[in-house]
Amino acid sequence: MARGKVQMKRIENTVHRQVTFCKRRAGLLKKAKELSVLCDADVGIIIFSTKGKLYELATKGNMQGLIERYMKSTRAVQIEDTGGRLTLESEEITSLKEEIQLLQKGLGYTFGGGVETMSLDELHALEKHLEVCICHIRSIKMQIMFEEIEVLKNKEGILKAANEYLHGKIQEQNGMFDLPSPMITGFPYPLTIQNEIFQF
Amino acid sequence: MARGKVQMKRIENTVHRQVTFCKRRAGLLKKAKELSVLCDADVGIIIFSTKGKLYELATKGNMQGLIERYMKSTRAVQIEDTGGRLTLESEEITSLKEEIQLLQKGLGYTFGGGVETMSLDELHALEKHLEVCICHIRSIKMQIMFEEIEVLKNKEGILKAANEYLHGKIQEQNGMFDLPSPMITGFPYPLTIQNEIFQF
DNA sequence: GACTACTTATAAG
DNA sequence: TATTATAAATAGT
Repeated sequence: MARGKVQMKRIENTVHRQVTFCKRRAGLLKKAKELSVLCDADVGIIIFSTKGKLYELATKGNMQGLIERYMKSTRAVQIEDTGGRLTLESEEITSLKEEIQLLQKGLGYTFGGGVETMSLDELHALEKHLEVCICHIRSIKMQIMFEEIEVLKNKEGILKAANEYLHGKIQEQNGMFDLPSPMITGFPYPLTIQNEIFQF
Repeated sequence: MARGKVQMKRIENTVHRQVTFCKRRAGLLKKAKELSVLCDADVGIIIFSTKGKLYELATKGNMQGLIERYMKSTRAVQIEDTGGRLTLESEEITSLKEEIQLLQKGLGYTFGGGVETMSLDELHALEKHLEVCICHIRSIKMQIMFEEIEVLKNKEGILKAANEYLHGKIQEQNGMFDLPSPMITGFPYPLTIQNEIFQF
């Protein structure tokens, strides 16, 4: 910020980097204190240097309290996001990953250029694109689930038929005690159906 | 810092304080990012506004990870009560949410060219709202379909059991032709199971 | 650390 | 919001 614009990338010279780290760290902490005082905000900063040394600031109370408050706040937001219904976290992860995939696809595929330079029209197009992506993924998922339902319905039908057949056979055989009838040997149908059933 | 030196005390005018909070908050986060990039540091910032609204930044990875690192570094008591897996998952969730925030920010940023009647905030809020709606609807649909699958799976199990029972009975009765055995009358089980089946 | 010459942040309009 | 005059931060010394 002085005597030459600085490139926003890692400073390779170690000494230079360390000096800048000291200066800017001090500046950052000062700014944080000012923000806290001027605007009555609770600010916490945690800094780990390249070597892993810790620097911290908590403008009100201690860092532990701030972190606890943060945890509570974050959890509250999570619960709010799911509309009050507690969802399994793994479900939430899947959902979030999908969302990211969609956004990244939309950002990467449709517009190679930076998002910063996008016009309203371009953003509009991107929005449409995202919608299409959502629909696509959703339809694929739906299709998979419909297929599973179909398979299960088929299974149900086959089992019901087998059940009916077997039931009939029992009644038939039961009747043989009263009215002797031609000998029935082998039970091809049930076995056939059984095979069908167990192939699933 | 401009047009008059600022007194380092709480700004009493609410509007003025809020404006300053927004500006300085943005400035602080920018500075933090710069520090992180230039000096290869890991920086985390947590800000609670007067009203308790949370603003956060974690320059590398996620806040959860940074907090855990902080805990370790300060040799504070590790929070174990959430269990290993759950902790991992909530870490992942936080990370993913941050990613989404970034992507959404990318989408939202260049909307500044005061177009139409809606402001950026309004559009952003609308976007969030629509997303929440979509998620909500999707989860409800999924839940219904999962339930249907469960019901069908149950049906399958019951039918299979009935089938097996009937098959056993047939073989039993079939055996009676070779080895006369006590009379079997009534077939309570199949009927009972049938009733169960048809209640669906 | 202290010293500038610059850039950056931002208070006020 | 966008602008602008000015205070602050800071890169190089």
